[in-house]
Amino acid sequence: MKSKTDKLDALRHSASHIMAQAVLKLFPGTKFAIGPSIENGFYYDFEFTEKMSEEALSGIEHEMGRIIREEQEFICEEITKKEARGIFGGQPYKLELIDGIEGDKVSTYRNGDFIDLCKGPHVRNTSEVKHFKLLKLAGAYWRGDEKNKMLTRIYGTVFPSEKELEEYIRVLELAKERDHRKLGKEMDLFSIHEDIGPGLIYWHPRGAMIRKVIEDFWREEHIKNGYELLFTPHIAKIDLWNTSGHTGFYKDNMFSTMNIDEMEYQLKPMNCPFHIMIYKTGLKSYRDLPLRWCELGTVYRYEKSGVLHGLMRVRGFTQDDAHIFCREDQLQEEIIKTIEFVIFILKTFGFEEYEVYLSTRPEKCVGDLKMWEKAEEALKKALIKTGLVYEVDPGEGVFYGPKIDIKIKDALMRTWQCSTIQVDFNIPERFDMTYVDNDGREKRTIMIHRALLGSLERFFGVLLEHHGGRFPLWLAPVQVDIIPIKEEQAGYAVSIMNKLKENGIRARINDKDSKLGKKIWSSRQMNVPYMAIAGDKEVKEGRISVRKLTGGDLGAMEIDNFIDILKEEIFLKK
RNA sequence: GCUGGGAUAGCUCAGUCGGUAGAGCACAUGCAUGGUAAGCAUGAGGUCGUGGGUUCAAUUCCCAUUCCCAGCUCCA
Repeated sequence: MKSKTDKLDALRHSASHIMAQAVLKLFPGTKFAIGPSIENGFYYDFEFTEKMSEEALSGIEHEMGRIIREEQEFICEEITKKEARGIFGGQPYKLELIDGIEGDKVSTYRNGDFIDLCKGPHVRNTSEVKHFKLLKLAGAYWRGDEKNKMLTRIYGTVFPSEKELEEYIRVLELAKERDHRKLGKEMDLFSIHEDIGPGLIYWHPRGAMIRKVIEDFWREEHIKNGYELLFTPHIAKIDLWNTSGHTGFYKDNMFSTMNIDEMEYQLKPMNCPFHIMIYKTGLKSYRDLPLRWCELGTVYRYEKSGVLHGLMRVRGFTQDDAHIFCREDQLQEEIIKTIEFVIFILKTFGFEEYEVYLSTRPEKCVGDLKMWEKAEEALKKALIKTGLVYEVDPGEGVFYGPKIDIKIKDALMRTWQCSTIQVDFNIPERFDMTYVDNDGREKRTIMIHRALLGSLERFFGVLLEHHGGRFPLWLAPVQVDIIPIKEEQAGYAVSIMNKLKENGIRARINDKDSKLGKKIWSSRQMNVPYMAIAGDKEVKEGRISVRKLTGGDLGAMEIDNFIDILKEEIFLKK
């Protein structure tokens, strides 16, 4: 397994060299920076002397083809830094890289007339790079730092076989097809009004229905799992945010304050301080803990204009937030329970695969080191106990504590950050949160912040793309479209609809179009899971003809029989 | 925020090398009364993102601005 990915990496890395070689040939004077292999391909960053456009890509591809046909060998050479500086004299980015390398030798790879500073490995010969394609052009900062110069990045991909390349391009097209912004419009689920406020979501009736089903399920399961529900305001005086530390460490992400009665108020970017206020309304005994308080809390965060993206990255969103207040001896168990709860919820929504990350203390943070270590240790232990495979993401924690992030893998194997579990020793300190222990002394409360779905907006977007708009029956906003063939069956259609509604099924009559074929087509366009078709024959027999979006014609059946099928499928949440 | 591209009817898009614009779908009306993936006809719809400039004349050219898209950086 490992060697296979290494081989693919070498192939992609080699392709990036060939691309750089082609670019330098076609555009002399271009400075080249770095060109690694990445998850689905490779890129190379350049500083061009003139403006580049995507039209240039096919020319570069052509030149690459020529290099490949020349069957140039990749040759590794160890040279001294001094020699390297000579070779890359006109290449400032390479010189900077050489300076950053330890020791006084560097390795280079040469093929044909092209040489690059590179630790390899590569394939043996350019002819091995057969099935490649350049994909797009984009800006990228030198060394990924926004203070640095912006370079031009060319993305490409290469696979060992034509079949795999085609498959990858097919997945890219599929992803475009099921883009949640496209489906959201087509299925009339939500909208964003750029002129009225970018990054703010309007849920239409069908989208709102899905959200309602998600929320109902979420609340029910939380209550079952020992949580209690909260509702808190959307604004608070700035003092609260000074205490929590947000004005210091989260300022860039907050909307500006508003002045009310000479006082500064702040729109909330997080829910935690509000939950803490509730905690502090009374003395808590060690017997009260753990307290598990959850809220579908809407928060507003300022996001830079360029990062907004449909439902995935917005400025106003509802977190499925909860805070668990507990004693130190309860911490481990609570984290484990939370992890298990996350997995259960995600599985129910059809997500079976995850990537788990443990993010540790960032540079900008509050609290002392010991507390951070304690918190990181607690998360790590819990992960080990649950047996989940995880990776450490150093420095990626939140300013008040480390976290476990669970990223969902969707149907197209893309990952999405949704769930997060954060241990926090710091904010309880800042708010002086305590409980009275069994020895009568006050002890510091520990807090876990967690969101399972992350934000309802993002989760909905992921869910939409994961299912490609074909929601499982329990989530579908309209579960059954009733299609009368002629106007004479209108009354019968209404009676069927009422019967379904009485049984808690979301049914609608589709009689807008004139032809049966068109009605079926339009129901399919909206991804309605079931159609119940009624014509003369069905009315006479007191039945309906059932058609399934994913299963074709199921034939005629009694309405009660149909209801049983629907109820079973809804119950199973499949 | 940065780099590049873009903004034309409700949606998807075409177009005018400067003389105020068009298609398909959707919508409305009429015809058709249809049996399992798009019936036919007619009609209504746009100060061509916003503000300024050049010009006899700007949707088109120039500048600014807002927003969108692909990335970068950042993130639920």
